[in-house]
Amino acid sequence: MIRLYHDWVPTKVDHEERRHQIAEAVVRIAASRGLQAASMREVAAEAGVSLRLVQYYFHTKQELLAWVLAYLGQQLGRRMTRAVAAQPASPRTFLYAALTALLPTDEESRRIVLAYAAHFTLTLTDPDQEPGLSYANALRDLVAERFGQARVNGDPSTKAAIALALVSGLQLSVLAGQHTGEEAVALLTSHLDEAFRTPGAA
Amino acid sequence: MIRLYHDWVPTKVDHEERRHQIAEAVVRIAASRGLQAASMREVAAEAGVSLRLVQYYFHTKQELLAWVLAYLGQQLGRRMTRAVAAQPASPRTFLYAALTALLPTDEESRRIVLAYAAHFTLTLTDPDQEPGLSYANALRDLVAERFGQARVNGDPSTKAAIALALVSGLQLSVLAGQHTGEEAVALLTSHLDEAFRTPGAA
DNA sequence: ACAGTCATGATACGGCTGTATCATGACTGG
DNA sequence: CCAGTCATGATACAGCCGTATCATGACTGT
Repeated sequence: MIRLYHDWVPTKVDHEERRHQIAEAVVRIAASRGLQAASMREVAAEAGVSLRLVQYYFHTKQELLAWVLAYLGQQLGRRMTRAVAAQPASPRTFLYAALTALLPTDEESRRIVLAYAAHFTLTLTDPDQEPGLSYANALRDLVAERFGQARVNGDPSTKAAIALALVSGLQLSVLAGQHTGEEAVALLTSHLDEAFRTPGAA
Repeated sequence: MIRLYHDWVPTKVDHEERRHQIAEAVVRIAASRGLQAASMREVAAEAGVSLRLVQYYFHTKQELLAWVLAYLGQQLGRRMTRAVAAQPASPRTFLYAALTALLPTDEESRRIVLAYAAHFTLTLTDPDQEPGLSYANALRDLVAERFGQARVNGDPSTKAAIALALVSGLQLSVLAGQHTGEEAVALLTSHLDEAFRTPGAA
C-alpha cells in the first residue's frame, strides 16, 4: 500500500550540509582550474565523495551550478553584512565597508569572486541569465539610498551605479593580477573620497 | 634533394584572411552561445569550412584561441583609434572618445566585448594569463598621460586606473543587461565630468 | 613532364562528459 | 520482523571532444 502522507524527516545526513560541502568543492575547482574543469567527476573527487553522491544531491549539472551560484551570492552577502555591522552607520563608512567587502582582498574572497566571475561569464550567453540581476539591482538601490543619505551633489542613483561598476572592474583587475587587493581598496577609497567631496556647490 | 632555401610564396589562398574568417566564426559563436560552445567542429561549421581546414590553419585549439584573443584586442584597438582620430586632440575629448569606444554600444562592439570577456575569464585560471596584461598596462599609461596633460588634481595614474576599471565594470553591466549602452556612456561621461572638474584646488 | 609541396577532404581513435541503471547496506514505521 | 525508503556504490552508455592519419587534387619550379 502506498503511503500518501509520508512526513519524512531527512534523518541520517544533513542534505543541506552535503550540498554545501559539494558546492565548496566546485568553488575550489573553479577558482584554481576554472569552471570548465568542474566536471561531475572532478567535483566528486574534490569533495571526496562518489560521483553518484553528486548526482544524488543535485540531479543534474545545471542544478548543481545554479546552487553554487546561489551559494556564492549568499557568501558575498554575508561578507558584506559582517563588514557593515562592524562599522558605525554613517553613510560614508557604510559604503566604504560594504563596497570594500566585495573586493578580493584575501584568499577566501578571491576564491569567491573568481568563481563568481566564471559563473557570471557563463550566464552571459545562456538564455536564463536573469537571476543575478535582481540581486545586483537590490544592491544598487541599497548603495543609492546611502548616497542619498549623504549629501552628495548629483544623482545618487548615478553615483551608485558608477561605484558598483567600479567595484566590478576592480574585482576583475585584481583577479587578472593587474592590481593587488590593497591597491584596489586604495583606488576605491580614492574614488569614494572624490564622490563624497562636495565642491562649493549650492 | 632537399630544398634548403625554398622561398615559398603562399600562393592560392591568403592564409591571413582564412584565419580572419575562422576567427570571426569563433567570435560569433562565443557571443551567441558562449565560448564553451566553440568546439573545433562548431567553429568549422560556423565558418563554412571543413574541420580539417580549421586544424590546418590553427594546428591546435589553444593556438586558435590565442589567435582569436589577439584578433579581438586588435579590433578593440582599431575601434579606439578610429574614435580618437575623429576628435580634436584635447585631453578631455580624447579620453571621452577613447573610453567610450570600449563600451558595447552597438552590435559589433557587443560581440567583441562579449567574446573578449569570455576569453578573459578563461585566462584567469590558465597558467599563461599574462599576455593581456601588457596591453592593459599600456592602455593605463596612455590614459594616465592624458589625465596628466589635463590639469586634474590628484594622481593621474590613480585616475587612469579608476577610469579603466570603471569601463570594465560598465562593459560587464551592459553585457549582463543591467544597463543599456547609452546608459553606460552616460555613466562614464558623468564620471569623467566629475574627474575633470577641478574644485577650488590650488 | 615530373617531383614536390600546398591545400583540402574523409574518417578513425582514445578519452572524457553527463546521465542512467542496477545493486545493496542502513534504518525506518507499523 | 518485515516491507519500504534513504543513502550510497559500481558500472554502463551514448555522444562529443581534440587530434591524428590517410588520401588526393591543384599548382609549382626546374
